[in-house]
Amino acid sequence: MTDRFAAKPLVAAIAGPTATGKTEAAVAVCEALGGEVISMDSMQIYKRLSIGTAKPSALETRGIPHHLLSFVEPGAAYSVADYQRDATAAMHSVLGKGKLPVFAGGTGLYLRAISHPLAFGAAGGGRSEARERLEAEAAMPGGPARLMARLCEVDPASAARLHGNNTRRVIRALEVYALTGEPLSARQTDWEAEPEQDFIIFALNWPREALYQRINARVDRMMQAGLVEEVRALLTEGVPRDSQAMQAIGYKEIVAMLDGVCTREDAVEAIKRNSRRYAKRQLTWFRRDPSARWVDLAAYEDASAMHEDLIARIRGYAME
RNA sequence: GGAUGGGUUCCCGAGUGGCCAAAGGGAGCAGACUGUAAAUCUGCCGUCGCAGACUUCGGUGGUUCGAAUCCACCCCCAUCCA
Repeated sequence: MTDRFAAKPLVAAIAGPTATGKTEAAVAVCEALGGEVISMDSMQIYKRLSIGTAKPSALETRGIPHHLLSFVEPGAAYSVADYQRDATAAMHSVLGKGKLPVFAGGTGLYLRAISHPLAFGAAGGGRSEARERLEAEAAMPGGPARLMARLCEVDPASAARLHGNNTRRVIRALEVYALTGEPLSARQTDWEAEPEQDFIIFALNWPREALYQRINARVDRMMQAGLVEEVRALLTEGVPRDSQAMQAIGYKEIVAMLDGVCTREDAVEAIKRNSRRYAKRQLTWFRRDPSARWVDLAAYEDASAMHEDLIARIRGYAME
């Protein structure tokens, strides 16, 4: 029994790479412990992006309330800071009902934004005029190098951390400076901040080969379920090709196919490959979090055995 | 049986006497990540390693100071002729 935790409300998070079974596990945990799911997924936030994002269906949610799913228009922008605000509100609402918030999803930065209270400053998200200007500049020959040179003067700390080729980040750093008159690095000091809740974080994982097989199989299922039609409908309703939602894996590749840039077969292969790479990046992200409790799914008889174990571990943790 | 074009590192594919462990791409592995994060970016990628060394380019033998690259024979593949 530690006093340090006694005063803090318990919050669970089920993370891990794509296609591991997080959604199912979260529902099972909620059913057993009286919880509600808060999605931690940067693409399931969008309305009408269902098949390609593997958004849980009404059947799969089994009556458990799910927050932060399908509430943003596909053409709209959404940022980590938005997520932090919305997720924090959802978490407090669930806690207010005396229930257990169960975060579920694979977006590492989103988890970080709530499990460590990153303080996003006043430099607004979305498209600023400053950003437009910087992007135009980056598109010119030698532009990226010039932007980097300017960042060196204005914010040497950020310049040192950023690779010159990572133009998007260089632009963001310059944008923050332009908007606030303060270097981005000055506010990036809260990476290790302590949350007001007590988080128990699980990272689900399969052996690499099994993971890749699951990913490949899931992509095939998405195609059968009508992913192409879903994407076509989004384009028809006027969702811009360069919107955030259309950058999602499974969408950008189908758009290319519909534009005649590649064949259907090529598109499917690209979706599988990009999903595999994405899963690797997710693994890298969660490996860096020392508080993550890894769950090797190959070690269990079946999914429900794993669910029982998660439930038991959360119960045990709450008892400490 | 004859003619021609080919067999290159996990895959595709460049290379045609030294600057080649061998372009480029793919796949894979590892990492970064603070308001686009399913995004963006970086490194590795024959073996051992610090330098450097060692083994590779269908097989065997040759020419040469030196060959993946030239010659001979053999094996396999593709297309065409019979």
